[in-house]
Amino acid sequence: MTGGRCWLIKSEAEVYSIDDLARDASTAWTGVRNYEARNHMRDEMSDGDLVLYYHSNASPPGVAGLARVRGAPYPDPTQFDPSDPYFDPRASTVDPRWWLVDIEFVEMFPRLVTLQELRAEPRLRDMVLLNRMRLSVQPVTNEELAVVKHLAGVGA
DNA sequence: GCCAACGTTGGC
DNA sequence: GCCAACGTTGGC
Repeated sequence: MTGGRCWLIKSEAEVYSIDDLARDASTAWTGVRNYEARNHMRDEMSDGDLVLYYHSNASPPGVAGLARVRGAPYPDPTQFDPSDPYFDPRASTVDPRWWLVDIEFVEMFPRLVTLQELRAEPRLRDMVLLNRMRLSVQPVTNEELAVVKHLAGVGA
């Protein structure tokens, strides 16, 4: 059975798109350096939680498909690697600062659900995506997930 | 490429 | 602990 909560994660399509995730089957969601996003991953995500996969900085931006949290949160290894762009000298293995989860590919939507469509849908008016900028890991309600899937033409 | 929004840093 | 400067996100 799947976990209880739903999420949305943003990825720049040119950096790591849902096609990349489909190819890799799953990936460690490294490089998140925002405390609120980290807290969601570290404290609230559970194995099996469904995740909307959003392409930011794309033309047009929108939700491209569905993914899933796999396993439990663990420290982001890139924070400990001095040669990595996400290296954080303030972090230590005994006191990790940044946490992540593994994200597993579920499905590509038959069509992109654009930001414009999301904005136009009254049932999505409270979606975090539409009310908060710059949060790359954010909660989504079960109803919002269902509405987005419906817009994508995916059966519930 | 522009630039508004806004999270983070660091001086005080 | 305030807040100005700075850097980044992300739509357009």
